[in-house]
Amino acid sequence: METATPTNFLQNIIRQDLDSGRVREVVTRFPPEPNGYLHVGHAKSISVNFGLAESFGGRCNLRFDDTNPEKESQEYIESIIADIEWLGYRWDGEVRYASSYFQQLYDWAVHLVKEGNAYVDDLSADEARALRGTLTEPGVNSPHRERSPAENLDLLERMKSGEFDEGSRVLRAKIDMASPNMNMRDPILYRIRKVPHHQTGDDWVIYPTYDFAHGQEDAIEGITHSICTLEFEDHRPLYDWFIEHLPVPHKPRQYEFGRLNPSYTVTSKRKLRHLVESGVVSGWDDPRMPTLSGMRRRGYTPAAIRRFCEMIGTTRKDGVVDVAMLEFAVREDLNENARRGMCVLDPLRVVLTDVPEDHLETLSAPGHPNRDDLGERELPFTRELYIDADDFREEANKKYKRLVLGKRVRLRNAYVIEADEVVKDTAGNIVEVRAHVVPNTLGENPEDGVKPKGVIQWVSASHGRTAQVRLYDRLFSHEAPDKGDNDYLDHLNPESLAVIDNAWVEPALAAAAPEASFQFEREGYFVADRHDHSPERPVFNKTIGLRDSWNEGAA
RNA sequence: UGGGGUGUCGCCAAGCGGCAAGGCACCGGGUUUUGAUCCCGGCAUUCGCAGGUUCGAAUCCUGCCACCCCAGCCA
Repeated sequence: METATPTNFLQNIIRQDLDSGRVREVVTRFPPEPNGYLHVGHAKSISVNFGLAESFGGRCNLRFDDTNPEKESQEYIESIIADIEWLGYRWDGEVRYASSYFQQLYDWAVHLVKEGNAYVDDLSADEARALRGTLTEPGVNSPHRERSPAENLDLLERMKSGEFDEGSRVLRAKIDMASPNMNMRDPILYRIRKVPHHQTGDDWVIYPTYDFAHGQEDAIEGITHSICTLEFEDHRPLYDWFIEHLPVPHKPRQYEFGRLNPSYTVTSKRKLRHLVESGVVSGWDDPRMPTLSGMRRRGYTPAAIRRFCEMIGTTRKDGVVDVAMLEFAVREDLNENARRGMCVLDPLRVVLTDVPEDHLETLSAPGHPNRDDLGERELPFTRELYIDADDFREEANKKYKRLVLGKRVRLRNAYVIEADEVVKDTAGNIVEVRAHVVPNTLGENPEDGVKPKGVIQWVSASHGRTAQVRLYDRLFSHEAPDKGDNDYLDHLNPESLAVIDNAWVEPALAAAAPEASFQFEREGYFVADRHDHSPERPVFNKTIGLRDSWNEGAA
């Protein structure tokens, strides 16, 4: 029997709306402001909005909420579009812009003015703040609150025509300065900003605020369920007030869900920007960043991110989600779909003394242990090989299942070998292991019955390729780097990046396409860097390690 | 000290008056040419706390407590 997929509160609401006939179809929207790069938190919102539309056979729009030209740019628009496409979602129709509704929004502002529901205020920002009251004290009416509709209309038109300076006047809704909800204390609808807009150029010098724009944008587009995060909950009465007082073509409703806060990271735009600008990371797409472009470069897959968003559910509760869940989703997808390969991160030379100098044997290994469709790869087997320095010890207890002097180990996809001798430099460091091949052990156990205890990866010293491997770890060493009194910069993990320039990989890996993911057996999942990798100079980023139940301390 | 929210296992999360799903993490055991995967088993007598209603409550009522959001001409 199938495990019943639990429904979340939004699905329940939509189901009811559909059943009751309140709406005929579901129309949602993902409305980013183009003022930064998308991060894992946006992935949740994208998943919720696109996912809901998809599961109910509806539509989801992509709309840039570009009402504040000062912070926005075309660069962000492009990165956001690329990220959403990468995640695999497809929006309905063309990309939309709040800015293309500016005239309609202005007409509606005029409507409010004519109805006596909005007025032009001459107060400065400081003066307005002083009269707004506090959380516990009511505000005081502006002295300009009772201007006539005619006077307000005249003033509004002059604001629009550019007659007034920035900050000298605003248009406000006439609601209630004593409301316990701060958003209802005569909120600002328009402010003067004499800066060019990335979409409308110099057409406008007044711009609508989020509150005056968002609900009406939803109304214009026929959005049925306008889904946002919890901090907008207090704005809903205002959202509804505009819909009530304006001749809008449609009445959308707003619903809120709890933001996603993964552990061991920060998602505030300001903090992410600081990490980039201060050089803590290499850019917005640094593999340690929680941005979609960062996760992409890290090797996280769209499927894994989508799966993660489904796993954590959608509720009205704010909480911290253990990144281990994201990492699980990544491993789950990669384990299933990534080809296998062998990579030696810390090379230790092994000379097989019974193999001739010019011996070259081409072994074959499966691309994936249980997926024939992923093909095979060729492994050159030669007299000199590299194994990982961690996989050899002169002596060890029985828990150590790798190569030990005088003992045997299986070379993955190849023969069993037995270590005979250790070569050290003058400082006493092990520089080479001399061993011999146990006969007839390709795909077979040793005929003498002495089975190797473990299996290790290896690469031909003469036919393998060197590669740069970047080992990434969590950027922060604290579960909640910016919670409470924490200064997130105090919790940066100093070991979040280690670069290995002389790793050895099997030849097939050098030919990998950029962004191809692999499991380097016994090491973890790695991705060919989308920018720096080339067959001539292989570069791999560590996506995530394998789950590891080996307790090193015990050995 | 105003208003709006949220409190179910370490984390996420079902549950909507009939006697606590599931996932992550963790801990055992089995299989294994990856100490991976896979498989099997364990993991809340209890649902923020205290009362009350009821044959019966995590689910209803009352009162507390904790945490989050709101005083941008940001979104």
